[in-house]
Amino acid sequence: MAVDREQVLRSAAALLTRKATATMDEVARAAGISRATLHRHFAGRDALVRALESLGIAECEAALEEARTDEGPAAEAVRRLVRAMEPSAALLAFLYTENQLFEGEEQNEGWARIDAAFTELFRRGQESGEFRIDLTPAWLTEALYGLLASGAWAVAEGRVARNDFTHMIAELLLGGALRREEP
Amino acid sequence: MAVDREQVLRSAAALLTRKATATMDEVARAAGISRATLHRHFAGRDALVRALESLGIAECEAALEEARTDEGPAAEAVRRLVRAMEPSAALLAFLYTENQLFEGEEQNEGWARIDAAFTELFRRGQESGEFRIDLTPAWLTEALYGLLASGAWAVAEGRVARNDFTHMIAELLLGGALRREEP
DNA sequence: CCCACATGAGACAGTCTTGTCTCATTCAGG
DNA sequence: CCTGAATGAGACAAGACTGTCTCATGTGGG
Repeated sequence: MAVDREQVLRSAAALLTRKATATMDEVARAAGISRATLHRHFAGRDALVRALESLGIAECEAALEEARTDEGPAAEAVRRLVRAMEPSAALLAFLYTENQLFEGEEQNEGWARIDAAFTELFRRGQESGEFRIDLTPAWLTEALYGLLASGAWAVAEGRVARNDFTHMIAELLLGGALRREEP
Repeated sequence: MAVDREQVLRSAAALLTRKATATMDEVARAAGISRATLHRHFAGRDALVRALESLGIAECEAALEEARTDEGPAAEAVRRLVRAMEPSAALLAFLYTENQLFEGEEQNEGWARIDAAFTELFRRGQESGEFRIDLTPAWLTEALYGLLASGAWAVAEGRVARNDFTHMIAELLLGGALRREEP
């Protein structure tokens, strides 16, 4: 009887990732509930997107926690981080493009904390000598978001195998396309 | 008097990149013309997007031509390609996300040719031993689109300097974040 | 100078989406 | 079994956007 708010958000995220302009009615159907019930739980489309944003922020923070990005070699930390974020990639892909629409409005402060943590990880890698210094931490953070989104879409459309997701993203971000010289 | 169709498409691309849901009225105002005139030149929103898609395809093909991707080392070809695509990055960023909406509809065949050329470039790099083989050409192609879009947004929001655009994208795609051992 | 043509401004109906409301139904717990 | 709360279905008005139309303007070419 009682609607599972979490499950509604999950299916909404899955749908909106595929079709960002889906109507409230489509979101409701995707969640297997009526539009009226959807409105009872989320005051409107804005509230729904805000709730998805909160969910995304919470998952990112959980991933940061789980990956322990301040421990060990930065490269390994990045790999752990990508692996921890994989389940959230589709949601982040939606939020990443949705954020482009928030023209003037200030964005949720949660993102600032997450961006700071990402940036700090890349900065730490540069300081330790692991990472090159000609690519700014801000750009590496941006690229991580972009690659996660690209990866989520590529998987959704069958262009990349789901099992390769973590490897493709982490290794491209870390090592790039060029072949390494054998040591 | 006569409206410059090209200039209208340019300003539409610039606006839609920032705000993908802009109305026909906003697009018209951004181009400095009335909504009626915009409708006289593009039958509707669909036609406008199609025209933008054609423009994007034409620019990609021009960039491929200019970069001569079948000549010289693959890595250098990728650098030339990114440099040639830089002016189109914002438009591509819009089309990249817009394509996510074309659920069922078949996509323009032009993209297939462009994807094929990109993929062939990465495949050539793998064959020559320049590129690693654990990242598939399809994923590298996807990542190139994603990084171009991320770069365009990062520049638009001031998180990356416009002058660094080409370097940031090409070098991340090729070399990744890890520092190379000195030879 | 004059005319044809492109444009701007605005009106208009049609459609889609939203947000709210009502009412009947169903389900769980007492 | 009974009651209350949550849900589904549907109606409804309001608003936004679209696509089309008309009419006045003014501008460039003949």
